[in-house]
Amino acid sequence: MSSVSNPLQLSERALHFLKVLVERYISEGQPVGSRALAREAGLNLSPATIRNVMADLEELGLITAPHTSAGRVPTAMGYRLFIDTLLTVKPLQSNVIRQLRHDLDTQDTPDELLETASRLLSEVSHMAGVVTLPRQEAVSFRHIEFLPLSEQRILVILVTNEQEVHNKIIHAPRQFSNADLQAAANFLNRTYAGKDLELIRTSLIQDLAETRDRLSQAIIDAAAIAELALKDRSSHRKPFVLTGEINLMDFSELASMERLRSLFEAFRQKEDIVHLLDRCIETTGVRIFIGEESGYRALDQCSLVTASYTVNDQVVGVLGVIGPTRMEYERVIPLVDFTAKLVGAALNHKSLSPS
Amino acid sequence: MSSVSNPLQLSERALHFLKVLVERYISEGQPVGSRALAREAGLNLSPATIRNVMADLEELGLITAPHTSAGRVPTAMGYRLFIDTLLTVKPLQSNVIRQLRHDLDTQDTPDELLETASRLLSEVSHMAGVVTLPRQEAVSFRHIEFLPLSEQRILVILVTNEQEVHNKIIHAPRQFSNADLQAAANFLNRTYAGKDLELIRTSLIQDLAETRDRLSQAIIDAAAIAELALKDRSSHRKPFVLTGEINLMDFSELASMERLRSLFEAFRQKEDIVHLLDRCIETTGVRIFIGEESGYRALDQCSLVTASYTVNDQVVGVLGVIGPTRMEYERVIPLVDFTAKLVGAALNHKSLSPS
DNA sequence: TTTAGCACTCTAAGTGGTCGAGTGCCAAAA
DNA sequence: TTTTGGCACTCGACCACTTAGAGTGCTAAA
Repeated sequence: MSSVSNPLQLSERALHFLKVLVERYISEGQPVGSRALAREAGLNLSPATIRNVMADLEELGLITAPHTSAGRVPTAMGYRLFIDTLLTVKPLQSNVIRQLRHDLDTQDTPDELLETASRLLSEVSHMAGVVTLPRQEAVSFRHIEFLPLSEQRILVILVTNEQEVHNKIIHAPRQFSNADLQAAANFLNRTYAGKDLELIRTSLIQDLAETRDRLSQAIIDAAAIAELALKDRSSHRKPFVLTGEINLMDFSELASMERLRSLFEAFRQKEDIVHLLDRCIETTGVRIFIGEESGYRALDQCSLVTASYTVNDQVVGVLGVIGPTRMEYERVIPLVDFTAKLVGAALNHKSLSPS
Repeated sequence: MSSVSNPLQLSERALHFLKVLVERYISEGQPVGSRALAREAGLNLSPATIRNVMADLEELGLITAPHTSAGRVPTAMGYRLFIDTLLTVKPLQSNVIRQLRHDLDTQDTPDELLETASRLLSEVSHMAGVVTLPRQEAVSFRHIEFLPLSEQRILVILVTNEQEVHNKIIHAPRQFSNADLQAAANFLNRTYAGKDLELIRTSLIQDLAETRDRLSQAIIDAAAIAELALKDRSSHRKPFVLTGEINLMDFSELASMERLRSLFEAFRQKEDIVHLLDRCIETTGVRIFIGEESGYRALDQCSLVTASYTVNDQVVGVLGVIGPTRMEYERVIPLVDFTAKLVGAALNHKSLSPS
């Protein structure tokens, strides 16, 4: 994928140094100099030798020096190579595993589950956790209810996928009586229970067009109202759950107000984040955007570690952690990976034994 | 209320200086020195004279000097006196009035209304807007619906106050058939429509206790389920809507990470903010907490300007603006005041003509 | 290929000096 | 009695300068 991820041009030794340098930088947060690296790297080499190697690494764009006489810092490319080929992940601590299992297994509704997942991601990582709500191509109709409000306004309560409740207010073209509405709801509930919502919409339109005069007024009414009720659902749907943004204020690399402001602004607008998360949904497994790789200015100094989660082996959503580029990938990656598996499992469990 | 709000010990002139000083400090953000004040104050007095007066004001704790040779800055007490007795409010700009009117009049549901109000407050003030949801002693029952989920879990959909939809999942003590649930819902809807929710609860319990054996099984079931469904509502209710927190990052007086962190943490925890807002609900009209007056550390450098809003002349909620102590009170106060009136009117409108 | 040495660069931190804004106080003026 | 001018003083902001230390690249020798 990335152009340097094949280590052909680099000696084993150079890669080893890169690995040690990145690890050291991640843990200390200070540019790493040749002396420190010589000490750390184990091999008995003098700083001078290290300097030569570091010059090579710099030439390839894997590391960079903030200024002439500071040590080196990994670039996004450096992190990329590190993550793709050098990283040794650390297994999750057993108490973390236990907490994740426990907290994710005791949630009643999918919404609560995802909320909890986000919270856990941010608490364990001390960064920000993000979870997209599962997208669902097929939304099944379960139940509908119409309650008249003032004049021609009608409160619609729609239950989909067994247990998801949506409600909205529609403006009907004419006044309907209580009985009309009741009849319409009954008709819809009887006729369409369990069917796919999109199918219902299209067949409603069709039925209405084709057989208008052969149908009873009640059914025509039902169809008309339902059409209004079912159109542009989900436009109000929260696109993702984000938790622990405040944790990001603790990282010195994000400590400038300007930077932080634009980051939080991006969180609020949601749009860019959604786009980014959408790009992850195609990938199975863990996917990472490092710094500028995301393409969004606000995330320049941030990395995003995501994993998609599945229901019935179908990818339906993405979750992950947002933090500074300098994060402990070796801990965050397994955390995100494992959480995604648990969330998938929990959702599966619910959708497989609904009755 | 505050111990110095009677200006007895202070000459007219000293008060005038205080006023000019506060105004100047609010607009410039810099400590105000004697020369600047002499120029600004109109009266033809030399800086030396001003210095004497300022020394008095400082002695009373109304202003303070950040360091030996800076100008003076108002203290919380100084702001208090300024606001209570010296402030000349500026009327809202007509385009702002128009925008508030328009945006608040075109909201369908109370939730949207309050969301919009919060957004408007923050946008107009360039600070943070906050709105508490209306508390309602009397919640009227409108409609209930039970949908069976897996095993003994039941999805309850409850409509109150004409159009507010709540849903939750309850765990029933035993399995109920679809017909059981339908019957229970029908019974409740028929019997209790329009009644007060708390009354329903108590009468349910009573009925159940007193006349258990004379009632049909269906009704007992209905009561049992309803009891589960109605208990601890509102525990999940969002306590307030907060918008535009990010605006607060632009103020230099809040620019330290530590400060900002604790402020945002308070916003997230909500608890302290709720307490503070609760204290405002008793007051009719505008109420202001300046800096440390709130008693919460996180709000030390902040002021909160609130007004309660009413439905049927009953105070039901509070809204306001949170910003740095150094804010343009003369603009914020009328903004908050007017918004509260509009929100009250809009809610009134809805609750008076619901049918 | 590795290393020691060296000249060089850059930052961080500290020093000292100047400037300007502002103060408090006092004695003279009003 | 109030107001004012004058004066010595304080403090922060700014600038120039220095120093110490870390780290570099390059070269020549091992």
